[in-house]
Amino acid sequence: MSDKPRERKLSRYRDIATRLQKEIRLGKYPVGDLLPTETELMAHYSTSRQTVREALRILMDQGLIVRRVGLGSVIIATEPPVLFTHSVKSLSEWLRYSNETYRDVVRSGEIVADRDLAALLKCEPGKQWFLIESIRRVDQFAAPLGWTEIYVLRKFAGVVKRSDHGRAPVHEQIAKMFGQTTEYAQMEIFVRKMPAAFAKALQVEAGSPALTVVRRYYGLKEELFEVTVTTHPEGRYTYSMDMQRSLRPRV
Amino acid sequence: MSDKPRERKLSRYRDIATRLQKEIRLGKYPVGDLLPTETELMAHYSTSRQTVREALRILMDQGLIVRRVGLGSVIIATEPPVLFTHSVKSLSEWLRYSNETYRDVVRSGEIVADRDLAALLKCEPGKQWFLIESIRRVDQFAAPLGWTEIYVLRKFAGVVKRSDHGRAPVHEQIAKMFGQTTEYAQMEIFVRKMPAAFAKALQVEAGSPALTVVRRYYGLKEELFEVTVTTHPEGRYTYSMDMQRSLRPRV
DNA sequence: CGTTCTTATTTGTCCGTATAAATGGATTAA
DNA sequence: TTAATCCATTTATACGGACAAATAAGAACG
Repeated sequence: MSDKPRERKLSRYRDIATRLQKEIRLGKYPVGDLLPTETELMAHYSTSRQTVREALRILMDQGLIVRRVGLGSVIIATEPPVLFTHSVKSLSEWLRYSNETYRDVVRSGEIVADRDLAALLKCEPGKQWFLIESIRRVDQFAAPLGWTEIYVLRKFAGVVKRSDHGRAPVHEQIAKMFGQTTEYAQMEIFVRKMPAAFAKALQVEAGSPALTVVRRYYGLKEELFEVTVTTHPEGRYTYSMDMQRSLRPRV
Repeated sequence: MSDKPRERKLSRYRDIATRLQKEIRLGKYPVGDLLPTETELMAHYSTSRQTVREALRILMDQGLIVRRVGLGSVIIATEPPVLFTHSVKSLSEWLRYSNETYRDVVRSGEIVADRDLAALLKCEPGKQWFLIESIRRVDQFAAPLGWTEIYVLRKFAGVVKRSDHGRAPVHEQIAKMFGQTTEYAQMEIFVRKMPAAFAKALQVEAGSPALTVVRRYYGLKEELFEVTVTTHPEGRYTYSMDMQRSLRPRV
């Protein structure tokens, strides 16, 4: 019969949430103030506590209030904060290599961080690392994409023996083998002259423009457990990132 | 007296949520299957529906299930999808310049995108832009940080007349003057040889390593309305970004 | 004046119940 | 066979009540 006009009848708690949002936006409750208590809202809207709490949960999800036992609902913002978010499902997505690339291990072994290396890795000098050096390629004929130095804690040196070693990101391999999870990560991108040590392998001249990307992986208790340094010749790598405007980043 | 041993007694619904998470992770309920109904869980855990629903809300928030009326709780993942998020409150934070820097406008005027420029900006050739060229500095004595080309739609050319022109990001000025909001943004970073056109102004040699950052700002309907291209000599700029592991991105 | 204790307030957790709305499958009708 | 209808199931919404835990403010104490 009818074309389902979508009456869009709001549920009671959504309605209350909307009204409260409006009041907050219009300044009735400034930041730092308290919203009326659940009991007061129950009386004001002639509704049950359940309904009021559902409404307040919405405001909480939007980041407008925080609720604390014994205190009340504190206004922390008058507008849902607009964020630009860049989120990835894994850090390997973050590293925008396609799955077509792989690493050819050149050599590996232990190394002690001297002054310069410590500065690059942001670790204390004298720290002992296990270093894996490899060349990142699309295929064995094309010019390599870049030179990769992977520094991992010595206790994780076993990752080089994994069958998927050259394919999967090392921090994921460490997670699988040792249960070490990445809680925090940091990236730096800068330009420098191509170091002579990599120039020949990358088929460019030493001193030519090079893009260097440093990624630091931290576990629990902010323990730095892996650092990768990749160096790309001109024209072989572009870092790109998209950001979306969003009120609430979602999975 | 006691050192507050933090008994950490889990609330009933959190306990149930944890148990269900474990069962899901161990494969008792594969992706696509249904979790037991609320009624079944009430019976199984000898608890109320309220408590069961609170537990299921947690799983929902973690992205493990979706719940649908008349159907049930569908498993959509066996592990909480781990996200790494990088969120900023504004795009000017994204551009990691300190507030101490400013732009010195060198010249501005209209320009039509030729083939090369269109490729760089990712717009159609022949598109008309208003170009503002400037030098980014910390102070007038130190070597400049970089060269900035700002391409805006011709209708936004008026931004150069703003009093805060050299200080605030242009896309923010456009937002204030014209109400154009940024819904989506994109960034690319690559290395190239320093173009001769900027070399002298930046006090480096043409052909020396240069870091180029292209930022594209899109409004509603995916309309590209501003592109900035900044070119930095070696050692004067490092792009850095932090990412947090988070189940649910928060403000 | 400062400290400890008490108390009222407020949200967190949990229980019971009822009705509405959406879904999928079975049933019926064309 | 196909389309429409009915129905049991399931979650969404909403009501009622109770006690626990955290907080702030006042009271009592030194």
